[in-house]
Parts: sequence; structure tokens; C-alpha cells
Amino acid sequence: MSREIRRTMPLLSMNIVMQLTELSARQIRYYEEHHLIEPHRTEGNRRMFSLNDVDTLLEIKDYLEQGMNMAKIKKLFAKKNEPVSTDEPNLSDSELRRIMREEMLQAQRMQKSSIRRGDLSRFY
Amino acid sequence: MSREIRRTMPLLSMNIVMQLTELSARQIRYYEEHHLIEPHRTEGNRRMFSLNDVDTLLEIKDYLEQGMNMAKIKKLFAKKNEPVSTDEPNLSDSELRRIMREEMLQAQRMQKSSIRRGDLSRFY
DNA sequence: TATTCCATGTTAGGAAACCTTACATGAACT
DNA sequence: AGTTCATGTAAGGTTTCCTAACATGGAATA
Repeated sequence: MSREIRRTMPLLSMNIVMQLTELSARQIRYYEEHHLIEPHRTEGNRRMFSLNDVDTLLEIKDYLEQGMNMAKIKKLFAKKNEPVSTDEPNLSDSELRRIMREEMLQAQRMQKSSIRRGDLSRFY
Repeated sequence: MSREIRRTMPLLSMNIVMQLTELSARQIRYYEEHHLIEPHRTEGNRRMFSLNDVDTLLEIKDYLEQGMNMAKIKKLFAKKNEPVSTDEPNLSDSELRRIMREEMLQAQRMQKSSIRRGDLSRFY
């Protein structure tokens, strides 16, 4: 399974994205308001983020820390996402999850070790 | 970030693990009771699973479908985590591939995907 | 300087998701 | 028939997340 697919699957809840990005929920929702990310929603309306969303958030964070404002960031992202456009077939969600499972099955994992809360942002 | 760390990070909530594994919450908790997985907990006592946990759950599921009971599965996992043995072939590879094939034929998940058309075209 | 704007904090009220515990059930053994 | 096993289900409680609204402090601007 390709890396890209893995990275676009909506796997992560708000809680964990806050930890991975060290952003507040308010900030994350604000950036969504500005259409910089568009997280998936569960049936119950909970946001579910992909790893790509996390990447984007980290990028936004970085730009803001550099003094860029939302308007500029928006333009920057607009340019980034512009060029490619074709009409391709869509894959169903179930297919995506199937692919995900496949990938996981192939992994040869041997041992677990637990990671303490708070370690995540350091490693990401 | 190393692969090991990626796979042991507790990123996933119950909800998404149920979807990835097609197991019920009851089942997942039951396997935890039997110490086959030990998901992390948030401060509020919510389970957070790693990709390795998902992997383990899929393995359990397969064994159960093959008619194995928990006692045997436990022993199997115990052996697996023992120091490496030189002779015996790894049967889980072919088994895993079998599950994969089975699951490919399956479908119908509940959640709609946030993955936009275009993201997958490069890979299919 | 005063005003407005921007990015974020905070609070409130409600809903969804998850928790544990306990009891129910049907299939497979004994 | 009784027991065990794996799972379902229900109840009652807690945590996490939601939206909406208002608050705020610093920057930009009039």
C-alpha cells in the first residue's frame, strides 16, 4: 500500500492531533474555517484527521511562527494545490480501509514498547 | 522517525480500530482482558491503540476464525515473543496473506471518506 | 492616540464516544 | 443437563468533542 494512501486516511482524533502538532483545538478549528484543512467527519460529527492534515497543520504553524498571516498562508497553499486536475475514479472508504489492513498485515512486528504520553511531538 | 516508533505510537481511538479490524468494542476489550494487547490510556482513561495493536488484533481475529480458542492464541503469542528459534517456518505470513485476500472481497464500511478524488490516481 | 483587525482564549450547553460492570446468550464441550 | 467460552447488550457515568458566542491582547492603520 502506498505511502500516499496511508497519509490521506482519516485516522486521528482531535486529541492526538493536538499532541502531534502542539496546537490548540481552537487553532485547528480556526485553520479549518479558513479551508486550509478539511478533516473528515464521523457520523457523530467528530473530526477525523489524516497524517497529511497533521503535516499541513505543522506547516501552517511554522508559517505563522515566521510572521506570515492567514491571508498569505492561504495564497501559498492555493498555489501549491493548483496545477493537477483530472477526473479519476473514486475509491470507496471500505476499499481504503481494506488497503490499510493489508498494509498492516504485511508488517513484521516483533515486540512492543510503550511510548509515554508527551513523547509524540518530539518524534514527529 | 523510526518505523518502530511509528508503529508503537498510540494514535488510534477505539472507533477507528473497530473499523480497521472489523471487530466490536466488546471483542477488543475482551482481548485486552486476556493481555493480548495493552493499549495506552489517555488521562481520561480512553484507550489509544498503536498500529502494532491493530496488527495484533487482526492476527487474533484470524486465529479465532480458524477455530483456535483464546488459550491457544495466548500460548501462540507467548511463543512468538520468545527468543528467536532457528528452525520453524513462520506460518503467519501465508495466513496473513489469506486474510488479506478474504478481506479484499469484503466491503461496506460506514464512514464516508474525506479523501478527495485525485489523491489516489497516481497509484492505481 | 484611538480604532479596527486578527489569531487565539475561554465559557456554556449539548451531543457523541467511551468507560466499567453486570447480566444474557448460544454454541461447544464434558 | 451443566459448564465454559466468546460475544452481545444494557445501564449509568465520565470524557471528549461540538458549535456558538463573547473576550482579549498585539499589530496594523486611521
